[in-house]
Amino acid sequence: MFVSSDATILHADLDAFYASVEQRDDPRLRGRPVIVGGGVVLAASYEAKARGVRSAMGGRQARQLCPEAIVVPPRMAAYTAASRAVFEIFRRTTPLVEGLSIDEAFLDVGGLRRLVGPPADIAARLRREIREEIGLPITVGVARTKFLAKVASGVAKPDGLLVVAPAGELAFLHPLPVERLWGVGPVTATKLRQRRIHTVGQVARLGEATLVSLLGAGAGRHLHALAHNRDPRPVQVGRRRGSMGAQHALGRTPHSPADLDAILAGLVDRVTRRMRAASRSGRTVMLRLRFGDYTRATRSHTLAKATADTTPLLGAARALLRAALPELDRRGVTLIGVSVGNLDDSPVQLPLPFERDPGAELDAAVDAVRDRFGSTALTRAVLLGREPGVEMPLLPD
DNA sequence: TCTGGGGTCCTAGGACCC
DNA sequence: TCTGGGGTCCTAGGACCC
Repeated sequence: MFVSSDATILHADLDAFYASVEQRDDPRLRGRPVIVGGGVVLAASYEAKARGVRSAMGGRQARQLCPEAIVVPPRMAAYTAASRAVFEIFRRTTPLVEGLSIDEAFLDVGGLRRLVGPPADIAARLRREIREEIGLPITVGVARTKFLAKVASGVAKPDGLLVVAPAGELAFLHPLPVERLWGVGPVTATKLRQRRIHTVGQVARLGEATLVSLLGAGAGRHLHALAHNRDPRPVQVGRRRGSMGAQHALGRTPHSPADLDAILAGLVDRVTRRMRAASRSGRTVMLRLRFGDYTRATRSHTLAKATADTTPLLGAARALLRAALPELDRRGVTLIGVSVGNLDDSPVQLPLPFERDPGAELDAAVDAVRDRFGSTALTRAVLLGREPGVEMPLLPD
């Protein structure tokens, strides 16, 4: 695979994305600490981050750290629209765009030097256009490899631009803490720290064999390569996801098997709806569980044939759930999730499920959830997830 | 730190096939 | 008859990312 000898890969990463959209759309929020999400922090503005608020933090703790923060509910539709607009500017800049998530992407601008200019100029213009046209701050890292471009944007945040010239790669990389390496999370960082390894440079000097014995073959070789800035992966256009899922946290209150079944049905319906909208079908149903002690487990089943039809996928999910019920009974369940993997790309033609009358099963499902949650509106929210404006799903018999 | 909702990739054992 | 080597698929778990 061709790898440019020049720094031509951009990693573009929107800053505090959800919170920035909220500040853009409501002038009263600008310059103030903003937290998106209630029970748990989905995103925090930089004013809130300065006070120690982090995403995935519990809402109560966040409010203790920053009592004057303004907490706003998430508006996923607004974030999706903003993301689409930003990605249009990405693709206007270069056709070689690889999206990583709703708010970040790699761009390869290696072929544009003669036509448009050097990568640093392209990155600066990209930032300016997104600021002017979409109204959002974005940080861009520029380097010779994907990995280093991502590290560069992480270092340059927020609202920054950082170009790592090929001659200065290791001088930039080696003083950084190991946590900056892509793939080093809490577990790996702890293992390294126990060996008094704190910087990327120390990892680089360790030798591959030592890293492999410490972290296993895959992670060891991966880390060794990254510490020497070896990353041959090209920017890939049109990558499609390999699985689609939905999950629902339950809290600590006990749930009857009927409750769980109703929630499961809602989750499967949501996932298959999205699969049909994306023309994807899948073969492997995975049931994801979290227990009372917050340990996790998965159970999966693979069908003979890929489908996006609710009936067979829900049937498989139900069988997995039934088999797990005794364990859930013993340990308690705090989260239930379903995902469908082994997705293939074949277009899906299915009769619309909306034409059917609501069956007795749906009524039973609604009743079970309503008993638990009280209001019909909340029941709909539970069964539908959080997608607003979606009609009540009609579940198969 | 008492914890959402979406994903990716890797490892490893067992079944099964040639 | 007591035993090779290699490959793929399925299942489950774990670490990590945003």
